[in-house]
Amino acid sequence: MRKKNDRLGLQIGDLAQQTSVNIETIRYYERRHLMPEPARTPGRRRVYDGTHVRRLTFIRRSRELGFSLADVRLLLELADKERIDCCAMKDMTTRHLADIRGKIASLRRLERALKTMSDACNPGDQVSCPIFDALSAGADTLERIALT
Amino acid sequence: MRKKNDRLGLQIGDLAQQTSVNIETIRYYERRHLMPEPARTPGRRRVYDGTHVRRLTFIRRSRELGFSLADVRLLLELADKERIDCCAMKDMTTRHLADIRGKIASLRRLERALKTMSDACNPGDQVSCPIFDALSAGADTLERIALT
DNA sequence: ATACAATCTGTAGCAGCTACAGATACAAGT
DNA sequence: ACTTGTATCTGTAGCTGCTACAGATTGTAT
Repeated sequence: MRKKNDRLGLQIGDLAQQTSVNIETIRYYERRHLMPEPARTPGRRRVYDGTHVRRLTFIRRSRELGFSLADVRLLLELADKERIDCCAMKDMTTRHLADIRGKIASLRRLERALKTMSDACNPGDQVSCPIFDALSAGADTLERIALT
Repeated sequence: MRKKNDRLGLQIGDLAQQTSVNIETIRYYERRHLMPEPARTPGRRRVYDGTHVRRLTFIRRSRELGFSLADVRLLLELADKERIDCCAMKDMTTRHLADIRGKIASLRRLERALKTMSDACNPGDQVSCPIFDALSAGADTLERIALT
């Protein structure tokens, strides 16, 4: 009988620990075909090795950098080629970068609108609530506020 | 018989148009109790009036400013008081503002990491792909990249 | 033998919509 | 009266990216 310390591969819990990815998430990635179906023990438990650790690490990093799972799938394909397709990877990265910058820009617009609204509100000396007014107002009003 | 132009209220399509909110979304808000159940025609069609237009506009503005539906629900409650609770509204706004700023900060970290990765990649003169390396690397490496 | 941990599958939930399908309702034209 | 065409109705399923169960096994230690 085999003991835990002379086993041949990693169980899902070990993989989870080594990569800091949730067990449920690992199984989820398998269902979504981001991770391959691993070997199994006779008792149908998943058995992983170093290739899985590397692949899952790659996935986690990509996710941390904000890539969607669809993008991660593409990146994995590019990385899996015999000659890694560096150009395409760079392309995806710059595209994603542009996307992030767009999000930053729109969050900054939000930030300004919220700050303006908040600053306009000095509870106590007002009869009406400027925040309420802003939220009730038509688009033009809000834009006026946002552009102040 | 009543013609379309002498009707007493708005149908859901009219409300959608006036507020630029999708019909399906209006019904969704009703299910989530953000919008009240409206009156109905004998044929069970929803009938709206000015109060609905104002409420839905308020919801839309709030959503555009990034408030969650849960927050919108709270804001609506505050706005519905006989004396609008301006302090609480300001409180929620500043809280939300802090949230947005947090998001901006974390997107900026992403931005820098992506830019660094992208800049490191000059396809052609490289043997390995720096983007691949970064995505494969452990957390420390990525942080080193991000902090460059 | 028994307790306990780890894993298994399958399903449902979260936000915030959006998109159907199939059934009615209603206004207008002939 | 009949047909056409649009608007609306309900109910359900899909999207992203997980996360959280329940209830059944498996594996290990005592």
